[in-house]
Amino acid sequence: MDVRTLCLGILALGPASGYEIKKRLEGPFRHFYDASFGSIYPALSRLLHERLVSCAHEAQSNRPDKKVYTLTPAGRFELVRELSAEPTPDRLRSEFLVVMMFADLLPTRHVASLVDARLTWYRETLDKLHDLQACELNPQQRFVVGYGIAAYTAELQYIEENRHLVEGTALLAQLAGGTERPAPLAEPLPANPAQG
Amino acid sequence: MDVRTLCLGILALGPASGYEIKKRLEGPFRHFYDASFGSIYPALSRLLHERLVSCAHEAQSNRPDKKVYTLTPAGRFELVRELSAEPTPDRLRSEFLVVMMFADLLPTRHVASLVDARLTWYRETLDKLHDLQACELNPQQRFVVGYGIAAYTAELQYIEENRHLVEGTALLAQLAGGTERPAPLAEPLPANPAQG
DNA sequence: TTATCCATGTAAGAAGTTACATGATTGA
DNA sequence: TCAATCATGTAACTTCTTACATGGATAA
Repeated sequence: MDVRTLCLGILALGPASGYEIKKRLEGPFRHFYDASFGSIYPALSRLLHERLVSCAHEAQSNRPDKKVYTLTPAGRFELVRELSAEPTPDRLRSEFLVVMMFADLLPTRHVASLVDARLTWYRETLDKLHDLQACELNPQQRFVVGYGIAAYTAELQYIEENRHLVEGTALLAQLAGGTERPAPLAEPLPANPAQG
Repeated sequence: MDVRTLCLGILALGPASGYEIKKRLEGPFRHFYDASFGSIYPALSRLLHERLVSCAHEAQSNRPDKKVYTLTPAGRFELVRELSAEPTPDRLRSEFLVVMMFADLLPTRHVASLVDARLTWYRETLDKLHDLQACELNPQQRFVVGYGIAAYTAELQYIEENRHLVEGTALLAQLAGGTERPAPLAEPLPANPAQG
């Protein structure tokens, strides 16, 4: 499965231009697939050449023609064929988690600010997903949006409850006598000196 | 961040050969990063050339020499430098979720078998992560393993509770008068005929 | 006056995968 | 006898991103 298939899928929900496809990918899809213009436009050209989509030109003043693509019957057939293949395993690439893995090499306050930024990102993304959920969605769309909400909510809560593991307070708490109070975040702990 | 940085990180945990680096990526890293031999070996060559790692040859009978790489002080410095950069946003690519998004185009029994396979995968992966948790891990490793467990547990539960949204039983339940009994999975519903 | 939205497209390059090449050992 | 494990490496290929090219309208 590639961007080409993804375009077929988006077009199965209704005609759209390349620009609009990109925008729609930022809706319910955003948390599990993305694509840039540089991959969408060539994919649409190819689909047109394969006659899997048709194209209507809408003239616009002072702008390039808007090209509205529509799925053809052959395109719908091809989409079903692609969707019938065994899905490959999910692939997640998270630089955040890599950095957390080696958080002991970084100043605690830097790690804390990365964690804060991550939590903010989760809250903003969850807001957007909740907004989406309020729209009229078909059951499949509700499924994938709900999936995103479930996953992000769990991740947010986990990080809130376990950030001490990467912020060096676990060791400090042990040394101090093992209280379970969360350490105040603003406390200017000395950074781990780079030991290399 | 790329495979090169990832190799530096793995080597920060102790010397290893290219083969062993690949194996270690299948441990606590597996749920948020992966790399093939075809990217690891060239990365190590480059790191050696840059003097960020050193290499000891262990002769082996009837096998290519095992090349054990060790992080140099310059390598550790470079790792810290890379980790200090702003992490790019997570990138998830899930063909499973794309297929679920268009589940109405596929036979219900096919969707059900994909969902079952997914649930099995979650249970197996969670077992492995729980095994990892039982090992001696540093706090950062406990953080990322726990993160994986939290995320996958939530996703597993969500799918168990909401699979009806993609298995076509929502509509059937409405037509039948809104019972909440799960419909029998084996029921041979006709696929949506391609309406093109 | 600066940035963002709209709107399409190309070209160069990065980054990684897959397949291939080699080959003994071990377990099913 | 067949597959997997151990062990390294190259080359061709795929796929996608980034930067560029164009340019008016609109909002801060």
